[in-house]
Amino acid sequence: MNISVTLPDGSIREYDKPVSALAVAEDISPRLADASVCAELDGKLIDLNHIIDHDATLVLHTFKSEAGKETYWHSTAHLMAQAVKQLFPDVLVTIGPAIEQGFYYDFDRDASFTDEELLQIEKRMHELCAQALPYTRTELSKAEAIKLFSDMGESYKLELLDAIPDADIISSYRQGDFVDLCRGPHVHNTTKIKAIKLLKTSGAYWRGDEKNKMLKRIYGISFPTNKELNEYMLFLEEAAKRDHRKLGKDLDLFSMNDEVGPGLVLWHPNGAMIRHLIESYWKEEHLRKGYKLVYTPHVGRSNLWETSGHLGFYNESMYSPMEVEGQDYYIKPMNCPFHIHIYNANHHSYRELPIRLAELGTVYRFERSGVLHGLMRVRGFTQDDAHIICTPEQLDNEVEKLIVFSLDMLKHFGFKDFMIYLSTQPEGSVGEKEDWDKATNSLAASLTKLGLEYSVDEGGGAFYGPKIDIKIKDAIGRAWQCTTIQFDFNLPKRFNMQYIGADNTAHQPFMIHRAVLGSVERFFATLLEYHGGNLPIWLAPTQVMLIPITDGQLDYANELMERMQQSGLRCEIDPRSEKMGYKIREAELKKIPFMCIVGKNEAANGQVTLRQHTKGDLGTMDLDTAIATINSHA
RNA sequence: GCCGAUGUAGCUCAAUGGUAGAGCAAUUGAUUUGUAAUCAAUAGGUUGGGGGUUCAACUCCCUUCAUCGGCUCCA
Repeated sequence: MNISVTLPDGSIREYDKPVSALAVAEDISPRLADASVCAELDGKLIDLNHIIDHDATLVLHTFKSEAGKETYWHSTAHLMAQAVKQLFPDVLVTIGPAIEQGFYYDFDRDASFTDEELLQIEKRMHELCAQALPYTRTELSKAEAIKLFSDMGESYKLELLDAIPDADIISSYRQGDFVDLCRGPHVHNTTKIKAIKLLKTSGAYWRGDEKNKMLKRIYGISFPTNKELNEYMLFLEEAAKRDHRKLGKDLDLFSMNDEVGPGLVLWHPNGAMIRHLIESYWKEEHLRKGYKLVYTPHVGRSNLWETSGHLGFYNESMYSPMEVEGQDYYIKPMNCPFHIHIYNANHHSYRELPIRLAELGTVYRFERSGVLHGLMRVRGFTQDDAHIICTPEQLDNEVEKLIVFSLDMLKHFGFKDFMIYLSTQPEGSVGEKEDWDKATNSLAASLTKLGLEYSVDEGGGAFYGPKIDIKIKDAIGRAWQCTTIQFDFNLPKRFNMQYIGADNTAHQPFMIHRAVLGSVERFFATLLEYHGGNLPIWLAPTQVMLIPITDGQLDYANELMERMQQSGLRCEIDPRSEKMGYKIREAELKKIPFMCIVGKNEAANGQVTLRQHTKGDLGTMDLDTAIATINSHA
C-alpha cells in the first residue's frame, strides 16, 4: 500500500502505510509538528491525529492561520467547560464556539460567575493543561449520542441533538473526564494550550432568542505563548485610549448629560466644528454628484406614518405621539416619507429621472436602555440620508455610481478597510419576486463589476428590499455599519409614486434609500477612533496653536494669527504666562496638528518656528513657508 | 428590556461602619520663560437620586437613575 500526501508547496510525500497528519508534520520538521494545531485534508478540517489512509492533499494549520486560531480557541473553550464542570458540577453546558478574538462558552447556572471564580477556573484550566490530556474524537450514532448526554443530564446538548437528522453520524470529543458534542477539529492535547486569559462574563440568551432563558457566558482568549497574550492585553489597553468616549472628553468634543437624557448628544464647539467640516464636505460632494439638498420637518402627523406603514412595522422604535389641536404628531424616526412627499408634490417625467434628494436629517428612535453606546448608538442622530428615485433602466448605473461614491467618500476620510455585505430577500417581505431579483442582481453585479469582495447575508435584507451595507471597525475591532444602500419596494407603492414614461402612461419608479456615512454621530465616533484623535488636518478644529514665548511676542503673535486666518487656517493663540514647554505639552495633548513658536528671534526676523504634532521641531522659517508646509499636510 | 459590574471635586483616583483626601485642571498672585508640566495661595463635595438599618453610613440593605461590558435589536 502506498499513500502519497501532497503539500501546499506542491511537494509530495510517500508513505507505505496510513499515517497521521501529525506524523507528516513531524516528517517535515519537528518545529512544524509542534506549532501545528489542526490540518486540512482534501479541503476538510481534521484533527492532527486523524489517520490519512488515501492519496490526499494536506495543509497543516498553525495558530497563525484563521483555521488554526479557530481550532485553538475552540479547544480552549472545551478546556474551560471542563474546568467549570469540575468546579461547579451542577452547571449545565450549552455551546462554546471560537469567535473573532478568542472564544466563549455559555453555561446554565443561576448565579453569575464572579471575578474570583474566573481566576479559579483559569487556574484549573492551567492544571488540566499540565495533565497533558489528549483530545479524543469518537463517532457515534444519534441514538448513542442521546444516551450519552442524557446519562450526563446535559439537557441543552439533547436539544442540539434534536435538530440533527437521525441518520447522521455525530462526533464527540473527550479530554479527561469531559465530553462534549462537537464537530471538531481540536488540538490533540491540552498541553498545546499555553497562555489563557478569561476576560469577561455576561448574560446571553439560549440560542440568541430573548424569549429563552438567559445563560451565563464567559469570554476568554488563549495563545501559544505568554508573549502573544501580553501583546494582546497591551492591544486592548491601547485600544481603550482610542475609545471615542475618552477622546470626546479629553478633546472636549461632546458630552451626554443625565438631565438632558440618555442617548442625546451635546456637541461642544470643538466637536461641532469637526461635524461642520464633515457636513460641509458632504454637501459639496453631493451637489457635485447631482443630488438636490432638501430640508424637512422633525415631526409629522399620524396619517403620514400610517401611510408609510411605520406605525405598523416600526412602532417599537418610535416615540409616543404628541397631541396638537386634537391631532397626533410623531417625531420622525426616518426621513423617507418627507422626501417622498417632496417628489410627489410635482408630476415627473421619465426625462427628469433620476431624482436624488439629500438631507442631513435628524431622526429620533427609541433604543432600549441597554443598547446605548457612546455616539455609536444613540436616540437622536442625524442620517446623511438621500433617496434616489429612478426608472428600472437606470438602476444598474445608479447603484454602481453609488458604491463608488460611498467608497470614495469613506476613503477621503482616511478609511482603508471595509467590510461589504449584500443582504437578500427575507421571509415575509413585500414586493414582487421579480423586482427583488432584479434589484439584488443589480447590487451584486455592481459589486462584482467594481471588483469588490463582499459577503452575502442570505435573507438579511429589510422586508421592503435588498441592501448593501459597508461596515468599518472601531478601536477594538467591533464592526459598525456606516454606508447602507437599500431598495424600497414598499414606500413607492404606499405613497403611489409615479412618473410618466416615454409611453405616456404612469409608472412606479424604483426607490433607493441610502446613507453613506450612516449617521453623523456614529461616523464621527468611528472616524475619531480610527485616527486615534489625530484627525487629518482638514478636520482638526484648531489647526495651528501660536505659542509666544513671552508676553513680549503677543503683538507679533496676534499679527501672525490674523495672517494665518486670512489664509484660511484655523488658528489660536495661547497667551498665558506659562513656560513654552507647558504650552507645547498642552497643544500636544489636545492633538493640535501644528504649533508655531515665536520668541524674540522670530519676532525680530519676521519668522516662526514650526512644530508638528507628535513629530517635533520643523525649524525656523518665514510665515509663507510655514503656511505652505502646513497646507501640504492637508 | 435581560445578565453582570460601576457611580466620591471639572478630570484621574484614595478613604476597617467613626471629622471625605491627593494629583492635575480652575481662580488669584508672583514669574517672562526656547521645544511635552515654574512656584505659592485660594476655592471647589448633601459621596448619582430616594428610602432604610445604626449612637454613627462613601462604606451595610432596598429602590431608582445613569454609565460600562455583553445578549437581543440597530445608523
